[in-house]
Amino acid sequence: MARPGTYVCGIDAAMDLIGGKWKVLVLWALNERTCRFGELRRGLPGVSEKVLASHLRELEADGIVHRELYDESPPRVEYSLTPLGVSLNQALAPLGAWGREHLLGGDEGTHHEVSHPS
Amino acid sequence: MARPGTYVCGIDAAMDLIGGKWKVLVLWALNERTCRFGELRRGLPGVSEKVLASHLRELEADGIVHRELYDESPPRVEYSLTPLGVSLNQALAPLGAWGREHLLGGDEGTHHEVSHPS
DNA sequence: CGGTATCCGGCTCGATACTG
DNA sequence: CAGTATCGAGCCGGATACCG
Repeated sequence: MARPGTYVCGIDAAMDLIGGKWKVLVLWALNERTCRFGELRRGLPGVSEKVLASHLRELEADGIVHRELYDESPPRVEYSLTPLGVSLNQALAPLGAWGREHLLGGDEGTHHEVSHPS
Repeated sequence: MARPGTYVCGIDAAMDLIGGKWKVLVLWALNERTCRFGELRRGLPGVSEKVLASHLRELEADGIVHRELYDESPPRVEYSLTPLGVSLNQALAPLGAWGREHLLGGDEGTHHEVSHPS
């Protein structure tokens, strides 16, 4: 999470927000569409409920994701990116492209597109 | 470190390379100039020798930094970025800009410039 | 100077069980 | 369904001591 005043440059500040083991994957999933808790969980094989919940709470506290509670029965919660989250994803795009090109061999992940509203 | 085959997109692959607590700071320092071990250590307040050494070894194994050993007395080692490391730093630049803008308040870290060969 | 070896503490992460 | 509570394991990172 964000710890104002402890950073020496913007990069490590940003790294702190997305440093959780599953956070970039959450951002990645949410970039495509709004998701409910269970969808997110199923989309992230191996994550536990506790860790996913805590990551979501941190991302929410940092203003990256929006949590919409529908007080129905059965209860329903939907997670989506805030405008800040969208901009973060855009800032992450070059890093993702770099990773695909240099680490994944060039085209294994190309089905994913972050939104570029330029 | 890199673990081929375990990633779902380029971003988490890249995150794995730079996920160490001090790695982006090492990249940041090395982006400006070649450094010796001691310089790096002094430039990263709080890092221990062991952790810095292990980070450097991982970054070297991943092809991000180059280690040049001068077999003199006293022994001397110089670390620098490989071309891949330079390209990684460039891919990190937008994230750094995002962090400065949204997390540091806009201009606290502007004394640092990653190379933008545009 | 530039490391490596060893030990250890804390925090992150995960499994399970339980609640509204 | 969408969490919270509790417990425990493992890994990351730090201090110290030692070596070429």
